[in-house]
Amino acid sequence: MKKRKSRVLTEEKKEQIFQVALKEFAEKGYEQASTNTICKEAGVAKGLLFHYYGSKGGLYLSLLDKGVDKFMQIYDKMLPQLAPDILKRIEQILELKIRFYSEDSLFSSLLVNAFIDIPTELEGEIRNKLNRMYEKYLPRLYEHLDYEVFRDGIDPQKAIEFVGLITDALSEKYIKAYKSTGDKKYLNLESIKVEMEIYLDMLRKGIYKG
Amino acid sequence: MKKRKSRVLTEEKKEQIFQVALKEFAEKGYEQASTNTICKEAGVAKGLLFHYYGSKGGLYLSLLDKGVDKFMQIYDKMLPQLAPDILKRIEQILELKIRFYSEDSLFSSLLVNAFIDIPTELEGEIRNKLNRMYEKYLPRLYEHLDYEVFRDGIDPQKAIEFVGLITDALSEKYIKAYKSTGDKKYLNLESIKVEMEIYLDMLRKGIYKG
Amino acid sequence: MKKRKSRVLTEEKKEQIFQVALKEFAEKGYEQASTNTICKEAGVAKGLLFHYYGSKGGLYLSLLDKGVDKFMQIYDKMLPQLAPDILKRIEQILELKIRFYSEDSLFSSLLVNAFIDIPTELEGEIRNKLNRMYEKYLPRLYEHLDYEVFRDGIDPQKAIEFVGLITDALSEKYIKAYKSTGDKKYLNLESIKVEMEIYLDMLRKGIYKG
Amino acid sequence: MKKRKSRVLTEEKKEQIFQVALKEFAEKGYEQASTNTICKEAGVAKGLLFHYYGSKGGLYLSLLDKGVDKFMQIYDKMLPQLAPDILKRIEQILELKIRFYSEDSLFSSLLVNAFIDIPTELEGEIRNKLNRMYEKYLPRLYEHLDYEVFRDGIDPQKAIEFVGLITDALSEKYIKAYKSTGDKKYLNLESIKVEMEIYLDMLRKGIYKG
DNA sequence: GATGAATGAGGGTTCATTCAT
DNA sequence: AATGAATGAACCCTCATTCAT
Repeated sequence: MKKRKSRVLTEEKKEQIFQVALKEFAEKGYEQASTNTICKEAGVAKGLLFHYYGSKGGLYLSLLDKGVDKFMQIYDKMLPQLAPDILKRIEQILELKIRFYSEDSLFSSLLVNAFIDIPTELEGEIRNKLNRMYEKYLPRLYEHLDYEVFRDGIDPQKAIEFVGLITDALSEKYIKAYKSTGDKKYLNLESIKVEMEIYLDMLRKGIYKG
Repeated sequence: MKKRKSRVLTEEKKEQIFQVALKEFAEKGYEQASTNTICKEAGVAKGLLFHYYGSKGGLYLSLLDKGVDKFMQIYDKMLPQLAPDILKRIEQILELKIRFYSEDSLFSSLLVNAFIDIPTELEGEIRNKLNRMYEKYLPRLYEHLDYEVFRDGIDPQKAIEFVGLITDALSEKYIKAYKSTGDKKYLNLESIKVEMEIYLDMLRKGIYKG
Repeated sequence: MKKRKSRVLTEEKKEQIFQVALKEFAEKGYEQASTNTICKEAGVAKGLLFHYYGSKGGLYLSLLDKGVDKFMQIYDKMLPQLAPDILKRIEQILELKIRFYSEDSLFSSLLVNAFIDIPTELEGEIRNKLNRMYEKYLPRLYEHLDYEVFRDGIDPQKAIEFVGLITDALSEKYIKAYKSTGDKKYLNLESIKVEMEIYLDMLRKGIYKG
Repeated sequence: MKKRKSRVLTEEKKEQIFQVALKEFAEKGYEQASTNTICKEAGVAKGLLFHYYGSKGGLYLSLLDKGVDKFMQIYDKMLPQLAPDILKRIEQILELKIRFYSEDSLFSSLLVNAFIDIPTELEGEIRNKLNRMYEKYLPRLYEHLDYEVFRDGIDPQKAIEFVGLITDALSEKYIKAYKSTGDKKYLNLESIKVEMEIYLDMLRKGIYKG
């Protein structure tokens, strides 16, 4: 009886640390985040964090794992719905990224930061984790496409890389705009898609005369 | 004679701090950089850094100023040569960015990081500096373009934004690739331009049939 | 048993910091006191002071609180014994001040200095603390006085202010004399009261009836 | 010609340091004052301060000397006008102190602080200086008094000490009030004298004949 | 499992002073 | 006379981590 109740409380505390840490790391980045602050805000003793997660780095990696899982879940759900048309699909992928950010902005920030501002001591492990994710994720995003639609002289592989590049750029543009202004309108899927549609239209038909 | 020599030594120390700091800030970012380390590596007493630059932030802003200058120099040299053709011009801009990075990678990193990882305390001043630069730089990069070339139904403004987006994305892609592998081939202008040419060609004519 | 012993040791360290800090602040004043010195003399790591008291200011305020308490205790003990005669009472108040200084000279110095040399950053909080003390303390020191004794034409309120002024001056005079010579004879209550008696006698004939 | 001009400039710079230092020391006290700040505000190189005054302490002692002189001047002017009546004279002395403070508030603050917050390293020299001043100043303030006015049973010496004490207390009270509120009304001689007159009236009937 | 006391290196910054010029 | 470069100790404070309980 006692044990059961204690277990639950125990799990709660671990989870509490986890949630607070997620916020802290996502907002401040790895180095700037403070285990001190995390413990204080989680209402938990300093020792407990290290008891559960071993070290600051361990805690960070745990968060990263969870973040990758979350992303994968969204991704897996979307995978079967992917359209064969490349330009249609690119919209879907953009939507995937924006949705991840708007639904789980903390985890999304965490993953983005993990790429940009890699803590030197954890560099190896982090790159490993993220690369494994991308190896699984990237190729499938661009498979089963309908190559028939491309004009003659277009290398489909290159075309795919190109649209991938554009998606990355656009999602990053909006996320940066949101981060630097704090204005949530930049996360509004509809307006983003409108802009994307304009761009894709140019790409579809070309921008030059004749 | 003696006086001259001493002056030189003096200037050397200030410059020494500057150079070491540039490396430190470019590699670690603002917060993670250590004035301690800088002084130690510059072979200089702790006080001297603050004698010259007032504070960590002051030193950082000095570096930023210099970086902006360097960028402007490259930019000013390229300005008169800009082609009226949008797609030609986009190549030139890409070249500008890559050249800046390969010639002055430390300053380039510094400027890029200054946007991404803005130290809260300096946010105002930094944004000011960089915005002033971009206000002067951005509009002129895209002026005097030949609008006649665009197909009917294409909004030239949007087209310009689009190619701007693509340039940013491509330059960032190569810089990231260089940073994470350390392989200088990613800074090779020719190979970059080859890829760019492929992309721009798709954009020029469109990727879809008829 | 072990647990008990450790707890005690723990409490001892906190108390040790407290005592050493009291001495340091009382002797040197807030700004001049050094947390470094305190830790060294208390035989304690630098971090521990901040673990317990948060900051130099926090430590100082803790000391102030304790000082106010100590003063209040002495004051509360004396309150019921206060004589209705104003000149008798003034002697008692003088005694109160001198006794506080001789029994707890460090705390007494601390409180006096807290008024004279207020550290700007803590000004608000300190004034608050001390004012709350004085609001409770001052009015009651001068209540329930026998106004019948005053001569015609004497404003009792002014008379009270006057004797208050004299008490302050006299207690300060002796404390200064002690501080600058280090001779404890200046804290001898009897000799102080003798001088006070002479002064009050002069005053008595001035403010009392016939 | 050149020499003359240079001399003047030279003296100007020394004086400039002096004036700025006076303000700095009077406002912040010895320890808290910064030679750095003084030089910066005086528009003078760091070396020059030390060239002229040897050390921070030397500069401080120079200021103190000048302050003592200033006080002496006021005092010497007033000396011949001192009234033989003790209570009349006490008003004059109070006026002396207040006038010094209102005319030369910086020097006045300097002298007051020099007593209260003596920098340990200079303790001996300062005490020496100030004591020499007081030895010359105090006895003459209370000489040639008319002892005939005192009631029988009043020790004139004690009476004089008493009124001296009261003067000190009252002037200190107003200066403190001014310092903590910044309200110049506390330096208004007339209102101070009004309060003093009330007090002295009480005292007069106590110590004077019939 | 959970606590929080304890550590000490390192953070950025200010300081009075010296000295070559 | 006048400069300001240069020093390095000291300042308050934060940090991730350990460990006895």
